Amino acid sequence: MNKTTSSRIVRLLKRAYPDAACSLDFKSPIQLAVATILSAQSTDERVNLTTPALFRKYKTVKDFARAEGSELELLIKAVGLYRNKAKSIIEFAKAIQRDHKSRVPTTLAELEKLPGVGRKTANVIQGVLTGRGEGIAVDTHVTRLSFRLGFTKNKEPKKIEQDLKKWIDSSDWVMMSHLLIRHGREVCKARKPICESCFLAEVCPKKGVSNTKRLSP
DNA sequence: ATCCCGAGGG
DNA sequence: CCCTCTGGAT
Repeated sequence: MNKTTSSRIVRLLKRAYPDAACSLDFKSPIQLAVATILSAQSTDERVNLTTPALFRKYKTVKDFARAEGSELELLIKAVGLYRNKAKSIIEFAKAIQRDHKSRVPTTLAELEKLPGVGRKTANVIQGVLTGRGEGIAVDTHVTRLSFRLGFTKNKEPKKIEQDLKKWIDSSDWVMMSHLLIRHGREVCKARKPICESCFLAEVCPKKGVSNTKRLSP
Protein backbone atom coordinates (compact mmCIF):
# COMPACT_ATOMS: atom_id res chain seq x y z
CA MET A 1 0.00 0.00 0.00
CA ASN A 2 1.03 3.62 -0.51
CA LYS A 3 -0.51 7.00 0.20
CA THR A 4 -1.45 7.66 -3.42
CA THR A 5 -3.35 4.40 -3.74
CA SER A 6 -5.05 4.67 -0.36
CA SER A 7 -6.22 8.21 -1.10
CA ARG A 8 -7.55 7.03 -4.43
CA ILE A 9 -9.43 4.15 -2.82
CA VAL A 10 -11.01 6.46 -0.25
CA ARG A 11 -11.98 8.94 -2.97
CA LEU A 12 -13.58 6.25 -5.13
CA LEU A 13 -15.47 4.79 -2.19
CA LYS A 14 -16.78 8.20 -1.16
CA ARG A 15 -17.92 8.89 -4.70
CA ALA A 16 -19.77 5.56 -4.88
CA TYR A 17 -21.31 5.76 -1.41
CA PRO A 18 -21.62 9.46 -0.51
CA ASP A 19 -24.29 8.63 2.05
CA ALA A 20 -22.39 5.82 3.78
CA ALA A 21 -23.24 5.76 7.46
CA CYS A 22 -24.07 3.49 10.34
CA SER A 23 -26.92 1.33 9.10
CA LEU A 24 -28.23 0.43 12.53
CA ASP A 25 -31.49 2.14 13.50
CA PHE A 26 -31.26 4.18 16.72
CA LYS A 27 -32.51 7.40 18.27
CA SER A 28 -30.29 7.71 21.33
CA PRO A 29 -26.83 6.71 22.57
CA ILE A 30 -28.18 3.78 24.57
CA GLN A 31 -30.14 2.57 21.55
CA LEU A 32 -27.00 2.75 19.41
CA ALA A 33 -25.01 0.88 22.05
CA VAL A 34 -27.60 -1.87 22.43
CA ALA A 35 -28.02 -2.23 18.67
CA THR A 36 -24.25 -2.47 18.24
CA ILE A 37 -23.96 -5.16 20.91
CA LEU A 38 -26.76 -7.07 19.20
CA SER A 39 -25.03 -6.83 15.82
CA ALA A 40 -22.26 -9.26 16.76
CA GLN A 41 -22.31 -12.23 14.39
CA SER A 42 -25.62 -11.05 13.02
CA THR A 43 -26.74 -8.77 10.21
CA ASP A 44 -27.67 -5.14 10.74
CA GLU A 45 -30.86 -5.89 8.85
CA ARG A 46 -31.88 -8.51 11.39
CA VAL A 47 -30.95 -6.21 14.26
CA ASN A 48 -33.14 -3.48 12.78
CA LEU A 49 -36.06 -5.92 12.64
CA THR A 50 -35.53 -6.77 16.29
CA THR A 51 -34.92 -3.41 17.94
CA PRO A 52 -38.28 -1.65 17.39
CA ALA A 53 -40.14 -3.96 19.79
CA LEU A 54 -37.14 -3.97 22.13
CA PHE A 55 -36.90 -0.18 22.29
CA ARG A 56 -40.63 0.10 22.80
CA LYS A 57 -40.25 -1.85 26.02
CA TYR A 58 -36.89 -0.55 27.23
CA LYS A 59 -36.11 3.13 26.68
CA THR A 60 -33.50 4.30 29.18
CA VAL A 61 -30.22 3.00 30.57
CA LYS A 62 -32.09 2.27 33.80
CA ASP A 63 -34.75 0.29 31.93
CA PHE A 64 -32.07 -2.00 30.52
CA ALA A 65 -30.23 -2.15 33.86
CA ARG A 66 -33.27 -3.56 35.64
CA ALA A 67 -34.47 -5.76 32.78
CA GLU A 68 -35.33 -9.38 33.46
CA GLY A 69 -32.83 -11.62 31.67
CA SER A 70 -35.33 -14.16 30.40
CA GLU A 71 -37.62 -11.43 29.12
CA LEU A 72 -34.79 -9.67 27.30
CA GLU A 73 -33.64 -12.98 25.81
CA LEU A 74 -37.03 -13.58 24.30
CA LEU A 75 -37.09 -10.16 22.62
CA ILE A 76 -33.64 -10.51 21.06
CA LYS A 77 -33.68 -14.22 20.26
CA ALA A 78 -33.73 -13.74 16.49
CA VAL A 79 -30.33 -12.03 16.39
CA GLY A 80 -28.53 -15.07 17.74
CA LEU A 81 -26.12 -15.46 20.68
CA TYR A 82 -29.06 -14.19 22.65
CA ARG A 83 -28.12 -15.42 26.12
CA ASN A 84 -24.69 -13.78 26.03
CA LYS A 85 -26.10 -10.62 24.52
CA ALA A 86 -28.92 -10.31 27.04
CA LYS A 87 -26.46 -10.65 29.90
CA SER A 88 -24.05 -8.22 28.22
CA ILE A 89 -26.73 -5.57 27.74
CA ILE A 90 -27.91 -5.76 31.34
CA GLU A 91 -24.39 -5.69 32.80
CA PHE A 92 -23.45 -2.93 30.35
CA ALA A 93 -26.40 -0.80 31.46
CA LYS A 94 -25.72 -1.46 35.15
CA ALA A 95 -22.09 -0.37 34.75
CA ILE A 96 -23.15 2.85 33.02
CA GLN A 97 -25.66 3.53 35.76
CA ARG A 98 -23.01 2.89 38.43
CA ASP A 99 -19.97 4.57 36.86
CA HIS A 100 -21.25 7.09 34.33
CA LYS A 101 -24.41 8.61 35.84
CA SER A 102 -26.56 6.59 33.42
CA ARG A 103 -25.03 8.32 30.39
CA VAL A 104 -23.27 6.31 27.70
CA PRO A 105 -19.61 7.46 27.75
CA THR A 106 -18.09 8.80 24.53
CA THR A 107 -14.41 7.96 24.87
CA LEU A 108 -12.86 4.76 23.58
CA ALA A 109 -11.11 4.01 26.87
CA GLU A 110 -14.30 4.31 28.92
CA LEU A 111 -16.35 2.30 26.45
CA GLU A 112 -13.84 -0.53 26.22
CA LYS A 113 -13.96 -1.04 29.97
CA LEU A 114 -17.69 -1.73 29.92
CA PRO A 115 -18.84 -5.35 29.99
CA GLY A 116 -19.95 -6.72 26.63
CA VAL A 117 -18.02 -4.03 24.77
CA GLY A 118 -14.86 -4.99 22.94
CA ARG A 119 -12.63 -2.93 20.69
CA LYS A 120 -14.91 -3.12 17.66
CA THR A 121 -18.11 -2.18 19.48
CA ALA A 122 -16.34 0.61 21.36
CA ASN A 123 -15.04 2.07 18.10
CA VAL A 124 -18.51 1.99 16.53
CA ILE A 125 -20.22 3.68 19.47
CA GLN A 126 -17.48 6.27 19.97
CA GLY A 127 -17.21 7.10 16.29
CA VAL A 128 -20.90 7.34 15.55
CA LEU A 129 -21.69 9.33 18.71
CA THR A 130 -18.93 11.90 18.25
CA GLY A 131 -18.45 11.89 14.48
CA ARG A 132 -14.69 11.68 14.96
CA GLY A 133 -13.25 8.24 15.63
CA GLU A 134 -10.39 7.69 18.05
CA GLY A 135 -9.85 4.49 16.10
CA ILE A 136 -11.30 2.47 13.25
CA ALA A 137 -13.97 -0.15 13.82
CA VAL A 138 -12.69 -3.42 12.37
CA ASP A 139 -15.43 -5.97 11.78
CA THR A 140 -15.57 -8.96 9.46
CA HIS A 141 -16.13 -6.74 6.39
CA VAL A 142 -13.35 -4.31 7.23
CA THR A 143 -11.04 -7.24 7.89
CA ARG A 144 -11.83 -8.88 4.56
CA LEU A 145 -11.59 -5.72 2.44
CA SER A 146 -8.47 -4.44 4.17
CA PHE A 147 -6.82 -7.72 3.29
CA ARG A 148 -8.07 -7.86 -0.30
CA LEU A 149 -7.25 -4.22 -1.06
CA GLY A 150 -3.76 -4.54 0.39
CA PHE A 151 -4.10 -2.33 3.47
CA THR A 152 -2.86 -5.15 5.69
CA LYS A 153 -1.40 -8.63 5.72
CA ASN A 154 -2.32 -9.20 9.35
CA LYS A 155 -5.34 -11.05 10.61
CA GLU A 156 -5.52 -9.66 14.14
CA PRO A 157 -8.13 -6.84 14.30
CA LYS A 158 -5.86 -4.69 16.44
CA LYS A 159 -3.05 -4.84 13.87
CA ILE A 160 -5.45 -4.30 10.98
CA GLU A 161 -6.70 -1.18 12.72
CA GLN A 162 -3.12 0.08 13.11
CA ASP A 163 -2.35 -0.64 9.46
CA LEU A 164 -5.46 1.23 8.31
CA LYS A 165 -4.62 4.21 10.51
CA LYS A 166 -1.26 4.53 8.75
CA TRP A 167 -2.91 5.15 5.39
CA ILE A 168 -6.19 6.89 6.19
CA ASP A 169 -6.58 10.49 7.37
CA SER A 170 -7.95 10.54 10.91
CA SER A 171 -10.86 12.69 9.72
CA ASP A 172 -11.95 9.73 7.57
CA TRP A 173 -11.69 6.97 10.18
CA VAL A 174 -15.41 6.74 10.98
CA MET A 175 -16.41 7.08 7.34
CA MET A 176 -13.86 4.46 6.27
CA SER A 177 -15.51 1.72 8.30
CA HIS A 178 -18.91 2.52 6.85
CA LEU A 179 -17.50 2.69 3.32
CA LEU A 180 -15.72 -0.65 3.57
CA ILE A 181 -18.74 -2.31 5.19
CA ARG A 182 -21.06 -0.97 2.50
CA HIS A 183 -18.77 -2.06 -0.31
CA GLY A 184 -18.24 -5.40 1.40
CA ARG A 185 -21.95 -6.07 1.56
CA GLU A 186 -22.78 -4.98 -1.97
CA VAL A 187 -19.75 -5.84 -4.10
CA CYS A 188 -16.72 -7.25 -2.33
CA LYS A 189 -18.74 -10.02 -0.68
CA ALA A 190 -17.16 -12.82 1.30
CA ARG A 191 -18.34 -15.64 -0.94
CA LYS A 192 -18.79 -14.31 -4.46
CA PRO A 193 -17.16 -10.91 -4.88
CA ILE A 194 -18.39 -9.15 -8.02
CA CYS A 195 -14.98 -8.12 -9.31
CA GLU A 196 -16.30 -7.65 -12.87
CA SER A 197 -18.31 -4.61 -11.89
CA CYS A 198 -16.10 -3.35 -9.07
CA PHE A 199 -14.94 0.25 -9.41
CA LEU A 200 -11.89 -0.59 -7.30
CA ALA A 201 -10.72 -3.38 -9.61
CA GLU A 202 -8.00 -1.20 -11.14
CA VAL A 203 -6.33 -0.74 -7.78
CA CYS A 204 -7.18 -4.13 -6.25
CA PRO A 205 -4.37 -6.69 -5.96
CA LYS A 206 -6.89 -9.52 -5.62
CA LYS A 207 -9.19 -8.63 -8.48
CA GLY A 208 -10.62 -11.53 -10.43
CA VAL A 209 -9.31 -14.19 -8.11
CA SER A 210 -12.20 -16.59 -8.19
CA ASN A 211 -11.21 -18.79 -5.29
CA THR A 212 -12.91 -16.85 -2.52
CA LYS A 213 -11.47 -19.16 0.14
CA ARG A 214 -8.07 -17.68 -0.64
CA LEU A 215 -9.40 -14.15 -0.58
CA SER A 216 -10.69 -14.31 2.95
CA PRO A 217 -8.07 -13.93 5.68
C1' DA B 1 -21.75 -25.75 4.79
C1' DT B 2 -20.79 -20.82 5.43
C1' DC B 3 -21.53 -16.23 6.74
C1' DC B 4 -23.25 -12.20 9.40
C1' DC B 5 -20.87 -4.58 11.68
C1' DG B 6 -17.76 -10.09 18.31
C1' DA B 7 -16.85 -10.78 23.22
C1' DG B 8 -15.39 -13.42 27.05
C1' DG B 9 -13.36 -17.19 29.05
C1' DG B 10 -9.91 -20.97 29.21
C1' DC C 1 -3.76 -19.03 20.97
C1' DC C 2 -8.27 -21.70 21.12
C1' DC C 3 -13.30 -22.47 22.07
C1' DT C 4 -18.22 -21.39 22.80
C1' DC C 5 -22.31 -18.88 22.23
C1' DT C 6 -26.84 -18.70 18.51
C1' DG C 7 -30.45 -18.03 14.70
C1' DG C 8 -31.56 -17.01 10.05
C1' DA C 9 -30.21 -16.35 5.14
C1' DT C 10 -27.74 -18.08 1.21
